[in-house]
Amino acid sequence: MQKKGTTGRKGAGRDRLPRAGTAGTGSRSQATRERILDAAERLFAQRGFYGISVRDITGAAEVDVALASYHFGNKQGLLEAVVMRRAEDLNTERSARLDAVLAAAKGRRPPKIEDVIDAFTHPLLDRSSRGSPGWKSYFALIAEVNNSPEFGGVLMSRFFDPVVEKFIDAIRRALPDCEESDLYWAYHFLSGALTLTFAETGRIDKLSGGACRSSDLDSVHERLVPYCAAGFRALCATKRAASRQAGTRKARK
Amino acid sequence: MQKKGTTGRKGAGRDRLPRAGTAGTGSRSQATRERILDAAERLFAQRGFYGISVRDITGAAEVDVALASYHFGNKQGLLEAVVMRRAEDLNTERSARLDAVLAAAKGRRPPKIEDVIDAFTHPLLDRSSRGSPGWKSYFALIAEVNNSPEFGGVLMSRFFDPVVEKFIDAIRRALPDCEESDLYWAYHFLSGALTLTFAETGRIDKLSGGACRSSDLDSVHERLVPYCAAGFRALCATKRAASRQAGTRKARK
DNA sequence: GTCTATATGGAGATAGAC
DNA sequence: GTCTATCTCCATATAGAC
Repeated sequence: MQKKGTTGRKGAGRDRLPRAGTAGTGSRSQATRERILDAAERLFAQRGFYGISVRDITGAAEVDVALASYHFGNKQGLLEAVVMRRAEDLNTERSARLDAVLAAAKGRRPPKIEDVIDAFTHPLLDRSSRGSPGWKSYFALIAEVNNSPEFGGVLMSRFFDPVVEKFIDAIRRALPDCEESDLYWAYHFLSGALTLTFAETGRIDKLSGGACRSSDLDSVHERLVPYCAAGFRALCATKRAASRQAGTRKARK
Repeated sequence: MQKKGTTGRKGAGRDRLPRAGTAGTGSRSQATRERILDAAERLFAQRGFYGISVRDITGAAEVDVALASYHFGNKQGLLEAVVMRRAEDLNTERSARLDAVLAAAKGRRPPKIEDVIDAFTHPLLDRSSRGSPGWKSYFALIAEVNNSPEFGGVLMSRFFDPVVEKFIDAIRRALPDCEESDLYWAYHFLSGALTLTFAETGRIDKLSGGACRSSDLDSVHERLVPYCAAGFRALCATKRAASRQAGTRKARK
């Protein structure tokens, strides 16, 4: 896809001799890893896991093909490393924000749903709008992974579900009477809306004739939060009423 | 991926001599096309466009490799044919249901948002739950296409946007004061939730510890409609109030 | 840690016989 | 319309030199 550059990286690395120790300890090695991860993130996001070869990635990263196997084992290991890298950062901030929301509402009253949702989604907004450009690729990739029958059920769960559980638990406190299945389905709808939105596929731009721009994430986030908050409330309110009726009916039988 | 069967199809076709005329006229030819489309739908849904070879597809369809090129030109032409085939059926029913909802509310009053959303989503529910099994593959594939930066903006628009415009127009009548950008964003959130849900990736099953089953589409549809209806109302109500304030402020300047 | 070289297999597409 | 045979190129992965 791209010829190796003649930027003298080979020479530039010569000041650093290989030392004894485990793989991936040296700073040169770390830099190589990051270059491969950056390229993989961008290219996987564009055409998916199977649409990109390891050679495409190492070519774009301007490192040798064999280094992908050396650092990540195989192609799937590379994908997982790409997903994991930023998931950790994301989970850390999501978790901290959820704690803050719960702490602010401490004991006295349930947290506001909008605040809980914001704690979960704002870290994405910050990073996509104002973080390094790799984040945009990352979110496009996550949307594909989330919607993939092959990877959706496994990779997403592995890297995101612990904090998702924490999020759902916070919603549970905000809507104490909500049924479990309603909570989870409402989360699922949020997940679909969120990943598609941050993927910025450009479809909405075309459909709306320019009234909406995928890239204007601040104004879409302003809408996503109340949309989903209202959805959560509607589901739980409806269900609560319905289940009370059902309970009454059942008791009578 | 699979060996060619020895089912005697070659002999069975011999009663039908090739006639003069355009390609794909004969019933044998039609059957071959359908077999290829069925296999492509199923396999593309499983591993995406690049994860499956034309040979995988024709092997599963038990037809010769070269027939894919003959009938569909190339691999991308095959993908487009897969998407188009069921899109037409879907669009027809969506359109008819939207007409019915609008007719029922004729002139006197705006249609109910829930009814409009149901007109748009119920055809998916019917087909996935009670249609031929190919529909489940189809919806999984659509979810991947919708979330793909490469195909999302083009294929989805091409095959679905005309009826989506009609849907949005019906919502516009239900919420006459809603701003255009709110309408389109709200649709986009619905689209993300809808495609992920009907993709049945299994993630929610694992996350919810069995409380939700991806495959139980009737009960998820019961929730999707009120969730999205509430989201539409919340967006438009909020925005209407905000824009009135803004208008006042602006007028004062 | 990095690179060269290569093993082994599969990819998409088409020309031309039937 | 269908099938055989083949062209040309690229895939992942690894062994072993440096």
